[in-house]
Amino acid sequence: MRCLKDLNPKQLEAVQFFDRNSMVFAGPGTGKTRVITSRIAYMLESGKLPEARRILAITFTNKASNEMKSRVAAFGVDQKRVRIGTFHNFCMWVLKAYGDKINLSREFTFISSNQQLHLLKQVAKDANLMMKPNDLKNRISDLKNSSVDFEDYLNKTRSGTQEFQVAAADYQNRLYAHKLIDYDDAILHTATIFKLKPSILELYHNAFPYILVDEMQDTNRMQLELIRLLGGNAKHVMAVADDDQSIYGWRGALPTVIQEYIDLLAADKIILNQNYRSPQRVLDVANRLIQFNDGRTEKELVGRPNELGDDVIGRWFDTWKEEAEWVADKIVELHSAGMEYRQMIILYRSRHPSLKVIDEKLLEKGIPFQHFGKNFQNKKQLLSEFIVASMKLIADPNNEVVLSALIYAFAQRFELNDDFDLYEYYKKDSDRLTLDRLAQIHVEDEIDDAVQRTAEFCLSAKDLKSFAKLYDGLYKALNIEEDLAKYDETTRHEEKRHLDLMRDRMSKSVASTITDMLAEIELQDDSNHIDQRMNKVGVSTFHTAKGLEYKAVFIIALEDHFVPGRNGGRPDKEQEERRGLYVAITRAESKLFITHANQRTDWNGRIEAVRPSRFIDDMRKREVTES
DNA sequence: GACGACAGGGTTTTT
DNA sequence: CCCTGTCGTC
Repeated sequence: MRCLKDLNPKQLEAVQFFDRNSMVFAGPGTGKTRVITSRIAYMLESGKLPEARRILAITFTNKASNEMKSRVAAFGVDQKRVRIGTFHNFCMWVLKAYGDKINLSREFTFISSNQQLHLLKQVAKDANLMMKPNDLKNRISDLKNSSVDFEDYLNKTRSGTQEFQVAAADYQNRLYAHKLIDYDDAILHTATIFKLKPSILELYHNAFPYILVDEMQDTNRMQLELIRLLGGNAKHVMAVADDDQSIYGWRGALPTVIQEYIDLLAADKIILNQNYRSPQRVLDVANRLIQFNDGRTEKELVGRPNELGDDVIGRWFDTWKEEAEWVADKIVELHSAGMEYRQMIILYRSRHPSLKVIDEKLLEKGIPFQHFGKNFQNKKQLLSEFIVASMKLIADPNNEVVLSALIYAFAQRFELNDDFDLYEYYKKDSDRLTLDRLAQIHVEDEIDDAVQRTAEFCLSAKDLKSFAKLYDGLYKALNIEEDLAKYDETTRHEEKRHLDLMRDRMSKSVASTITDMLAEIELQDDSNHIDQRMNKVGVSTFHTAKGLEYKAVFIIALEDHFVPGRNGGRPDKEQEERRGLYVAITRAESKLFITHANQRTDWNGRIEAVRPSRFIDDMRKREVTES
């Protein structure tokens, strides 16, 4: 069969395993996406999938979901017979269909993180809770992520103070009253429906007899419960995971979830350790490092035969400046030898002031580079947020939470003092603030003007049929162009790209209502998408580089309190830190460079003596050439 | 309650 | 450095 061609024995086993639920342990570069797509193709070609049934493939990130979609398409698979999506995308779909069973409005949309913070601020204030909005948000999210359904979550909130319980309940009530859900609710509500209404779950069992889960190590307890429910008794769930690449423990994705999956679903283990990405010398370093972790599933990575590769180079410097200088020189050297800038990446554990020197040296040597992740401005997405919030108001003009979030966004945009309550200011002595009222305010300044014009547009836009026209209208009414002009070049470019992408998605959406379209759009945020067309050296954290691969990888600042990070000294955290470094190492397709310095500047710019990372000893063997 | 002086502490990020 | 939070003073 065509779809089984070129698979190694272990991959073949994974593709054709149907006796029980399974957990495929896929080390880095072992072709896990290949296995998933081949399995999908195999189920269709072999007729294993009954007519009129579909395969459900769930990923955690949009990036992984898009990747899987295009790989499956490249295989020539009939797209109609497989549903590929993120956890949230799948749950949204279920909730749009059956949310009414738990009294969730069909009209729900997702609360944005700005809106959420704003709401939590109010909620905390009303409950007399002395907690920062962000802490409250994380606390609620942690509790949800470790819960198996909504009742379980409510029970867990009882561990908090009286004030916390009040705030948490109030938060949930206000979301409910304003047809909003947060990201965690999407999963929790779905699991709750499946538990309360077994007949609905049954429909999904029928529709999707086979289930695939990607990157299970990034999954938390709440998501595991959803998978367990969807799997039912069919024993046809296959999850793919790498416990050694589990680096998101702080948001509930602990390696223990993998073991829980195996226990709960009585899953068989299949191990993929044939690596197709890195030379053996790189793999040796990775293997040696990771074996110091406890409780892992052993999967010593084996490279392609006869591809020992170059020595892994370890270089230790006196100062952070020499380190950066050396890295930059090496990049120049590789580039003159024909390696493209885009094939190289510099990796570090966390942002730290002393890493500025990397930028300086790269600039000095005329090397184009690109930072990955959100290290630019936090203003990002503020502009698109206006558009989304305004559209929600067009669809639901009486939604006060959305309205207050929009006003709050205006306050942010015009950099008003945090103490000044713009919402109260507009509300004045009336009971509640409405769009009508805002449309009639007496215009005294720039802010009034912007708010008034937006309100006016929202009220008049009901008849606009096309999403793109709505977008264009808001773009004008909100004066987006003017705001863009205020930004510096990089931010403007980023914002514009984000806005254009949003417009594009809106115009392509086949949703029948604004709210449905928005729910879709809000799940497709790829503002941190890396533009590979730009031929630039990457500069990234270990985390952001996960899943990517580069010809040359530079791992810098390998010092204690850096790798492992400041809190990583604790034994439990140390293992996750080690996995982070393992992820970094296994990005290398050809050359790997590891560096540290003896001196680095601290937050005050003062020179500080630093110690080499304890992990260097773990990796050290003849493969690391020292000097 | 408003303001300035001081101390303390700063990860990783998706949906 | 830069953003918090706290404490003292007016």
